[in-house]
Amino acid sequence: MIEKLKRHKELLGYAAMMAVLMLLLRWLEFRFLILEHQFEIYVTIIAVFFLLFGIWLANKITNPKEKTIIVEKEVRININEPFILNETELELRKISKRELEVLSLMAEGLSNNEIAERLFVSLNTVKTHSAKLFEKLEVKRRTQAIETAKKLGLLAPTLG
Amino acid sequence: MIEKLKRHKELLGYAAMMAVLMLLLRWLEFRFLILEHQFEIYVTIIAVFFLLFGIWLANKITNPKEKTIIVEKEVRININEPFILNETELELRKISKRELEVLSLMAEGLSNNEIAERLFVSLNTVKTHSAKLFEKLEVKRRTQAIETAKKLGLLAPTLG
DNA sequence: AAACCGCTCATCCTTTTGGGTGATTTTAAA
DNA sequence: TTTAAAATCACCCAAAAGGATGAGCGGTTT
Repeated sequence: MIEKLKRHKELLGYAAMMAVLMLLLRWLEFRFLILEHQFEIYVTIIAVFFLLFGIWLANKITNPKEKTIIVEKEVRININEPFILNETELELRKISKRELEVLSLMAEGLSNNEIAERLFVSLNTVKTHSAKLFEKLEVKRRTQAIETAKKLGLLAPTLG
Repeated sequence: MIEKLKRHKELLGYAAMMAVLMLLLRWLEFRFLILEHQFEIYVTIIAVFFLLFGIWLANKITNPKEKTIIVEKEVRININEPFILNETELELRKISKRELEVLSLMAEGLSNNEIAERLFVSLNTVKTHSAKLFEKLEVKRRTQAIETAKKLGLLAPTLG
């Protein structure tokens, strides 16, 4: 709202400026046709005017750049409540279903080989998935991945 | 980097444009001094040029407008009773303090080497401890050890 | 003193895990 | 339809983890 008014104000300002300019030019044309530096002045005015107009136009056109600020909000949760998967975090880190599947089997303590057998894929595939997971979770080892994942709410906590 | 190149490209473009304009104007001045619409053309060219220049200038000058998006990130907090170590299980499995120490560092995702540094012992020592732990917990891998330990109440559960 | 235990460390060897890269295929979205 | 992302697999190499075994040291218990 205020933004719009400001822009309108600017616009009106420029319009008024233009009107004044026109009058000024007419006046120059008919009154002092043979003024010594008339041409230079005229050109300068035009230049300055369009320069300002260009600046204004650019400001109008430019799309504002977005900056995201993540604010952590504490939420108290009872242990006994069922685990709720944090899908926001999943999307944020672009973790696929398959990767999450591997992650969860990892957390159960399975080796890559066992995971491969469980999912009917090759060992190499499991490795690829785990490598991507480590990148996305910003960790170096599977144990860290499990820790981090639980903290982020991607895996259910292990309760005795 | 790409941004900078783009800007440079633009800059060079404008420079070239200006040079062409100068030549054009000279040409107009000396060759067709009495051309019918010379003045209007000249002014138009000046106007267009400064309009573009203004746009370019504005883009250069304007500090990027930041639009802040606040994303609330839920952080799970456990208000339940603090973790109670299951000492019975500890005694039953004859797990020593040192072993438990290693186990807990393991659960934090540390490598054997990092654990060794943390405890001021050699890598081999850590390996020995972990090997004994695996025996006592009846597991094969550290990930399983962590899982089992949490289930037995030897380690605090990881809560988001 | 002998036996035992926890802690320490070593060596040798194998398996597992992880990093990097590249390729193909399937699937989903624009 | 073109593009983009996911999922699949391979190969190579390096680092970490694990298994097996032996051994020394400082305590406590008997």
